[in-house]
Amino acid sequence: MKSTIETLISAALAALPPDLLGAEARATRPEVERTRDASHGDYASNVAMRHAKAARQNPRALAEAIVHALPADPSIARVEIAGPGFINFHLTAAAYHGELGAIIDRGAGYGVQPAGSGEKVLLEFVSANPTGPLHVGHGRHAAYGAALANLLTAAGHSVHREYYINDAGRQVDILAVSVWLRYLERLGEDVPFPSNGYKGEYLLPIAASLEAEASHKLRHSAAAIRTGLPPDEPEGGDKEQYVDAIINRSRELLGEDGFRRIVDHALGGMVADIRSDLAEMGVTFDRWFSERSLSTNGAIDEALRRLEQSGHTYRKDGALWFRATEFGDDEDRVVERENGVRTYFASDIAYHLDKRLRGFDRLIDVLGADHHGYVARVRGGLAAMGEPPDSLEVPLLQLVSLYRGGEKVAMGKREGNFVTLRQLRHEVGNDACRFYFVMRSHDQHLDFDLELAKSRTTDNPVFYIQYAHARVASVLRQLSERGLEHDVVRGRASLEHLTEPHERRLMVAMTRYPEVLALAAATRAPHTLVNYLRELANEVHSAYAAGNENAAHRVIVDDETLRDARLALFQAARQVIRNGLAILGVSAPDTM
RNA sequence: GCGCCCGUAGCUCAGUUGGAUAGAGCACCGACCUUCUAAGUCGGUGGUCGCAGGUUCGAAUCCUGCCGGGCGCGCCA
Repeated sequence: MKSTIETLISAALAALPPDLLGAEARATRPEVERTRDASHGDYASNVAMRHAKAARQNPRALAEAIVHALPADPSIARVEIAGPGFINFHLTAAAYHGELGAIIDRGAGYGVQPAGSGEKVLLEFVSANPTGPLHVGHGRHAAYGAALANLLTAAGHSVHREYYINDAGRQVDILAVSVWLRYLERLGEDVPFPSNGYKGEYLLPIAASLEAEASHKLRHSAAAIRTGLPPDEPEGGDKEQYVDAIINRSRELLGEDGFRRIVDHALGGMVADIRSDLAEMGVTFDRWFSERSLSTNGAIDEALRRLEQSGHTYRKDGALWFRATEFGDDEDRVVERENGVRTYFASDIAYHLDKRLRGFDRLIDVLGADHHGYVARVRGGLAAMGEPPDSLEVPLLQLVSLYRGGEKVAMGKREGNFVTLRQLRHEVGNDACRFYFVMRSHDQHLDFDLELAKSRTTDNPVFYIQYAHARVASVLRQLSERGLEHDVVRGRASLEHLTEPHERRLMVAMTRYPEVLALAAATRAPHTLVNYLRELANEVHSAYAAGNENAAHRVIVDDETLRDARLALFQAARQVIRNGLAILGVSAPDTM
């Protein structure tokens, strides 16, 4: 509907004499938006005000000329000039009826742009370290990323979802040692657990499966492990030195192959846990990308080669530095240490180069707000390697706080009472989880109230929207219980019977859906869709409740044509709610 | 100190990339059940859009400077 207006205005602009309007003004796409106030019609455009200055015209006079040049169209009832020079379009009822028909025809595809009409997008999200279970904060990333992927797909982009597994570096060695020590514990070997190890119970089943798989083959005596180790922190030593010493000892005793076997087992266990956690939440990925693979397949070599060739590196103190300051970073960054080991940053730029080389136009990394410092750096890396830095886009998600009925839930790994994503999902359910995590703008700190998320009242927006869907389903059940049927063809042919103001408002609300979808995708803002669905649900409830005030306004009335028309209206509304909830990853139940 | 984000009703937040008289939900006051699910609907009270300048036909929105809050500034990952 919006594009119809845009086309009409463009045609009008093209028809104006050149001395009245320059070529530039003709070429720009006219801005058209829904009106806030119904008295201003359905759509409004500010083109006249936009171009008044360049055209040396009074905005209202220019608007006059534009309106005069507008081609006739059956969807336009009348056009008015208002205020400082707005052009207001009042649509005909037929225009809405046509759109309502489109909703019924296209069903789940309503509002969706043709696949492949947009960009090739690589969307990376969650990418939590595989050293512990996902917690509540990761839940926001999962819900946001999954909803954004759906939004972008609906907007016609081709979206590839990726999880970057940090399976390289010291943390992985610590993970492996932690699992090994739990394994040895099971076999009765008494080795004190490093204070810097991963102490969580989630490693116990992984240690158990290691025992089941390897039996005693990876066993070494406690004495052999402990002999000659420096003191751990509780004994007055340094916990970092201690854990490094025990990693080295493990390598000596197990050999590189044995140690690698434990690393792989531990990582495999953790990644499997994370993957199933996300899958239960309805969040899946097209690829789980291994950081380690970047060093084994030469991707890092290639990235560093590009940096050096383009002259953006130098040697200092034996290390290889990237001139990040040339690309707006605060300081230069080391990419290869004196000992030849590449830094995490080197993997990062290699990973992003790899994404580009795989042919993606747009790289979107969903990151926590605490990673913002990293954005300029990676962009700089891309630029230095000859890739467009703007191809990388990074929505930064703010923190999540949990509340239980107004009381803030203390969270912190130190207190040992941090809430896992699994616990949260089991307590409030997947629907509330998915919904609440995307309810607020991503750059807004999120307060997640557990009690509210569980409540089955109108304060709870997820129930409010689902209830609107269920109510329509209930009407359809009533219909068949009364032995009646919905004649779809007659309904579609009788839409002109929908003359009540609340029916009109409902049609207006549901036909906004494609515009909201496009906006939400373009601004990477699923919460826009959430707010819209709440408004649409309100119109559904309102139209439904009109039947309580006055039985003549019910859907199921004796007049068959009117009944079928109203059934078409409510069916369409239900379809749009269902489509919107699907994007968010929330179910649309028929009964509640 | 530098960088990023935020500041809108008593509370939690929207605000269609600069539009017309700034909106929801909660809370508070009131109206509507012989009901297609009242798990709902409708109305009312409530604002110096942090402050001060600037840009222009027009600013909550863009720019500058302050004030307040959050986060980040490793040859860790």
